[in-house]
Amino acid sequence: MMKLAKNPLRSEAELIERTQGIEGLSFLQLASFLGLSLPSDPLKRKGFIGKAIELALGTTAGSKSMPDFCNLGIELKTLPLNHLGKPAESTFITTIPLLTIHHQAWKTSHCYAKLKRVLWIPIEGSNDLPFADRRIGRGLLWSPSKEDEEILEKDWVLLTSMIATGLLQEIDASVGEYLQIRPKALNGKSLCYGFDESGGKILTMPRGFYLRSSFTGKLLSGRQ
DNA sequence: AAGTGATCATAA
DNA sequence: TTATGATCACTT
Repeated sequence: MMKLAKNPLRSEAELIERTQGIEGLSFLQLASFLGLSLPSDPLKRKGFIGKAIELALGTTAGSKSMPDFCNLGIELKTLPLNHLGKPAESTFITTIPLLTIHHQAWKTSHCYAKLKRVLWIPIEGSNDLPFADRRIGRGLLWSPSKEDEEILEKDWVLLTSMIATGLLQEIDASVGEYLQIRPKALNGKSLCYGFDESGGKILTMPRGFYLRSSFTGKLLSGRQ
């Protein structure tokens, strides 16, 4: 039976234990345990289960730019799967401070901090299933392999150097093997500052790093 | 069906 | 506006 997580986690083992406590629950069951009601409007459900699972597992980062379980350095991500058991969506990692990203290095980047250790929670993501009936799968505590890390770093270095040198407008979602950059905004009218080719500031769309679903699919099928 | 661009909700 | 949580919707 699931318990509400109120105390900070002390170990990965404890996190796994809590994760097992929500495995197999439907979205409706999880919401009931938490005393929440499910949003009826599909457009208002985005992120709902992610937040609910955070509540259930007791994350500590809040809205800070840190992994969800701060003291353990673990990031929590839900991973919606389609009817074939493959990721239905890319995975958002972090927003990109376009004017200051060049001050970061891969190993000290926000992106790496969130990718070096991830608790993946697969969830049923097919729109054929009623939202309330979709279930939570078995969590996977994961770190990138050496090969994964090399490719992630290569992507990150390429993408951030394009941002820093004013090639923002050349970046679309097709750039990057595992990582990609896509808009991350309230809507098309949202703007923030970035650099142009001559180092001047331009108004542009806020962006974020995402993991391609081909990559998350690979990591998921690699579990034992 | 997959990939890319656009958008929804909420807190501080 | 920033961050958090993502999925929707259109194009290919």
